Amino acid sequence: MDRPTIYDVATAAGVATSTVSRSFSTPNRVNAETRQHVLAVAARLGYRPNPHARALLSGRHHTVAMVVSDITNPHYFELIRGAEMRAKASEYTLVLVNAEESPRIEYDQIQRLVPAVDGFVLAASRLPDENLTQIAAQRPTVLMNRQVRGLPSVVLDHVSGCRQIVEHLASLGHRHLVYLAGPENSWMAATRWSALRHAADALGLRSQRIGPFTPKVSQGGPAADGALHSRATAIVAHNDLLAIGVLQRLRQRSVRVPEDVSVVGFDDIFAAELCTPSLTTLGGAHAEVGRAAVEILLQANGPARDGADPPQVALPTELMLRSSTADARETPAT
Amino acid sequence: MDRPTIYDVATAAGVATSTVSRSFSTPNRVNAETRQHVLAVAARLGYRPNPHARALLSGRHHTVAMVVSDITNPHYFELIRGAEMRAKASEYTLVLVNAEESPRIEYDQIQRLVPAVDGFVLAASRLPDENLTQIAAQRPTVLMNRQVRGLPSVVLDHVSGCRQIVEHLASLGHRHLVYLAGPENSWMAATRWSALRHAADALGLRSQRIGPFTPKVSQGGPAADGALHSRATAIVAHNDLLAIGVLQRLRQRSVRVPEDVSVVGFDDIFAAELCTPSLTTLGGAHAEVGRAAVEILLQANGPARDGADPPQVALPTELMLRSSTADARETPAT
DNA sequence: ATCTGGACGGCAATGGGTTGCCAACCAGTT
DNA sequence: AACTGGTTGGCAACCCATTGCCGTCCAGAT
Repeated sequence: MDRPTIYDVATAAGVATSTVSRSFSTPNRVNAETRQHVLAVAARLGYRPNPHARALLSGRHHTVAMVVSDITNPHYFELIRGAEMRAKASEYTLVLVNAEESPRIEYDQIQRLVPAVDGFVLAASRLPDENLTQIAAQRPTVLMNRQVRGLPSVVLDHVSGCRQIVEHLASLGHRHLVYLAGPENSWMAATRWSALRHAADALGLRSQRIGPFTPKVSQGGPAADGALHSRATAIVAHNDLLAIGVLQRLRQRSVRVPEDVSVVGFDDIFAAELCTPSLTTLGGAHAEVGRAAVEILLQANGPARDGADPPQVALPTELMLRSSTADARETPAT
Repeated sequence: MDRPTIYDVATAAGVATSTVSRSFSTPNRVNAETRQHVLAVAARLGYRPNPHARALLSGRHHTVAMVVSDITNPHYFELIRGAEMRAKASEYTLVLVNAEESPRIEYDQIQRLVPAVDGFVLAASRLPDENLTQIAAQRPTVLMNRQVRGLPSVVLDHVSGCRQIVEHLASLGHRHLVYLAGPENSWMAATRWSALRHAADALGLRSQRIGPFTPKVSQGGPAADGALHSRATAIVAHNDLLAIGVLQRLRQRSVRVPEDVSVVGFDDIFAAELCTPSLTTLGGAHAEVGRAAVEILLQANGPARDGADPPQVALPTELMLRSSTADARETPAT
């Protein structure tokens, strides 16, 4: 007993296949009574449309692909979660792809999926702007935590967030901060540094950047050593993983946090409030970023919004004050 | 300029579409020279096969669906990671579905995907055995952290793992443990309790179970209170999230860990070694579970392994000794 | 010179829906 | 009674790759 097709339903209901098809996809092209009858028969037979057959001609797949630059990072889980839930709510299927921090893998995977999905949400893409624009020309594309002129995007507002961080540090008497930069081709890393620097300038703090570092716990060692060498009193790490690695290294070197130096992270991952000392970090509704990105994508598949600029959403951030930041020491640790 | 089809390639190469198709899928049905030529032309045109058209007739989709009972739990992300990587290695696409702990959602989503995927990997499925068997009859299915007679599965060996836990506790002088149970329909919860009880019996420890609890941090409050009420000296929580919640509640109630009670978790999530005190927990190569499950699934699509019993893999666990377990107190805390 | 069989390429049906176009029908106008 | 326009259902082409089957060709055997 094979899965029934539209033909089986049509025969059983005594109508043409087109009527069956329209009963599902174009309800108002068919008489209400006829439709009811068809749907009843379909339900009785246990009919379910074959998504491939549907996609082949119509081009609509009811599928979106989410590409993540590094699935290892727990921060992305929240994005994935938000995206998955939003997709499911509209009966869309979410395809998950890990780019392993490699632009080449990212690009190849996307090209492979182009004919199979309705659109892409790219989380912290490592691809250059031109590639993104080109991909967006093939399929609707929404960026997460990345902005490119002319493309829709959802980001957490890091400009405001970085200002919050610097104001917080300044209010504690810090005069010199060091930013432990993320990967070279990370838009986020560039944005954070630029925002930190401007905020620091505005408030008269000295700021410097070292790195880049791969944002993992394991990189915390060299990052912490570099930060101490800079003699800054406040360390702003590219993300929480790196910050946690820094905390571990500082403890190892008997540098006290927050007494000797303050440490700030980004992302507010689950572990940030559990580590010792608990980590001051810039949080935000990450799941909401995922949700919003898919939302925009689904709208892009709907009525054309010609001319209108693509939406560039910036969601608010909030600085989670915890125990890793405190008054600046007079003399920074060495 | 639309994406080129097999027809465009055929025309450009001066052959029939069937030759083009065979150049890709049945290399030895076509002359080597012809094939080279076709591939060259295809590459020049930037041809990529349309997966839907391919799936429609051949039935092979190069896609596997992974269904997760609760995407919120960081533990699953390791499974997802492993599964994603293994799928990508074989150029398979991974579809991710969250069942939100609801058997009904889980079942519906699976049925929706049946015609679109080559098989399922189900992580900690909450469905009853009959449903799983029925699904497996429709598409190859591999279970993760769940075992059902006659179905392939990959689990961490919790029988041995629970024995390790109990032996560890016994060696510290504990005589009474309490298990904070997970969800009612969780196979894992039943397995853990059964294994703990047997190991406890064998070593002459008293064991009891309370719950069920939803395994989240927020449930740690009631769980901890119940555990204290039991007057056991050792608490074994269904997973690390619950254990972390328990630690928080115990601190709030000024019960010292590990001096007054010992706490053990399961999963060894990232946060387990960062919380205070760091958590003794049963770890294992979770990503490997995901990897192995997809591996088995892909093999199932290959040569038929008739008669042979479906593989039931049990991967080793390891007890991560940290600071939340220590010698039992003479008199348990109240 | 004829036969045999393997290698190779092409024709056309196939899978399961979707949709443009046409025809039938009906009610309401004039 | 003839005409108009809107609603509804059916026919058949279409999407794109796969594959069963057949025909051609050529080398080697007899």
